[in-house]
Amino acid sequence: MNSDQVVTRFAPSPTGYLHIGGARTALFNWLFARGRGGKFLLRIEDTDRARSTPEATAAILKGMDWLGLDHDGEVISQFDRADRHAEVAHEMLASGHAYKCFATQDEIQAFRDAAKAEGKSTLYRSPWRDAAADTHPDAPYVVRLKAPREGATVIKDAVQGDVTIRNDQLDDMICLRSDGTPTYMLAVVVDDHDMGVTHAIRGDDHLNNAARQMLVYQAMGWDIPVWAHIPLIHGADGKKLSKRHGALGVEEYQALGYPAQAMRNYLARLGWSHGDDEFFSDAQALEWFDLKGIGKSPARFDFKKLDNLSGQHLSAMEDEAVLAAYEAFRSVTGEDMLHPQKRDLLLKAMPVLKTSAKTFPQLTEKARFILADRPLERDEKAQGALDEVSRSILKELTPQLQNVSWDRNTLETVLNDLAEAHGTKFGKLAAPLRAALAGRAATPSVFDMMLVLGPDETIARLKDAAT
RNA sequence: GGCCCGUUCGUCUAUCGGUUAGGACGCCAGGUUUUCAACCUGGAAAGACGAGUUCGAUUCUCGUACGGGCUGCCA
Repeated sequence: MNSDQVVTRFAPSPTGYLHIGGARTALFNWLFARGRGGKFLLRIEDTDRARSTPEATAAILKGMDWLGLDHDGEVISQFDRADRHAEVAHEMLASGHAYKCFATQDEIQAFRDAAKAEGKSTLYRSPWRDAAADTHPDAPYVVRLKAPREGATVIKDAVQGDVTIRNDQLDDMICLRSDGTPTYMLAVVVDDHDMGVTHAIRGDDHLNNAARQMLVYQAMGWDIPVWAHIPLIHGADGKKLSKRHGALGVEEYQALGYPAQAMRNYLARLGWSHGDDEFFSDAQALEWFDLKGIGKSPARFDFKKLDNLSGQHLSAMEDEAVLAAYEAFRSVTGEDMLHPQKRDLLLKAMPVLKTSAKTFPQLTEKARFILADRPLERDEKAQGALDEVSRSILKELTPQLQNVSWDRNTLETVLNDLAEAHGTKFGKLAAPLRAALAGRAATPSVFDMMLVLGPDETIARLKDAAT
């Protein structure tokens, strides 16, 4: 095994869906590891039994899967490793780096309330820190880390630079709860160490915690991984991302009809940059991604830009790939499976469809002339285009199309000639043709539709509209 | 309250002391056109504020303001 190998991890807590901010954190870790031939691990931080649910774990896995963020090895449950965490806590107890604290939660709460009321620091100083063992009562206790009170702790962060926190700001964090279960603060350190994590890219809500976690590394004599604390994503109003901003879970973006590679591109670009590159492939992201390019300030989520990127990716994707992703989208949103025949037509029309749609719902709209069956339901605008005059022209057109060779040039000639015969331009004919072929006023090019539909279906639809 | 972090066009960002402060999305105008979209051309649009260091600050330092985070026997 190569000791230089990069190992990253994504460590969400299973209390809900995969949050969009979490997805970006996962993406950064994935890009960093995969781009360097390293490993990307997944650990579920489920030590809070009251809030963790298997449904949430499943939702996170699903979200990761959709985003294409594959992890190495088994999914690790932090809760399953509780014994190991306790073992480390007891080691620190034995080595004098930790101590038993018998203060009850009520006592501590009372202290905090009083401190707050007086406007004083709410940092709790346990009276048990230096208590002799023979004074210990026979009562439940928590294991606290004995943090230094002098000097300062410097967090070396790959994004934030050196962050110095005075030790008198640190409390003696709890490692083991009074019921013997480990806290996140301890577990995260033990797990990262045991899993061989070399780089931990995580939200900057953990930046302050890093100082206390560092003490555990020091107490155990372990190497500290490279930390990179990335700023959180904010909503469009600059406030913390919350439910009122709409889409929060990645599965919502899937349901909104964004292809996964567009999501990866957009998310990567949110808070990270590689010069002026905006639109890029996964291969390029993998090659370019580094910690240096990560910005320090929080970014806001912008759907307009996502839309644009999404459109560019759709255009650049292979026809089959777009179709496959589109089918997955349809199944997620509960739409019918595509009939093989319609699938073929969609594939045939894909070069046109994919370049004019930004999202899958838009693609559905553009593909309406394929998806809808005769007799077509027409909206008001389409119906309006089929006035008396137009219908008579369509009636005149049908026989002319009967035996022509079905290619673009011929069709253009026929329609242009017809328009000329009526002393008008083709543009005038286009509206009723759209209405006849798609039942809508906004559609792909008339010729594109005719070519995809073929002569029989085209003529049948024209006849439907003419009567 | 204490501590920590952040602040360049509306948004995402580039800039490693010297630039007409660049790009992208969006927006506006024009063009193309067979509707919508797409596409092409052009345009408006930014260094939070105040000091200091320097020949010279968006860039370095300090302060202020604003925003965010932490301050849990949550993660």
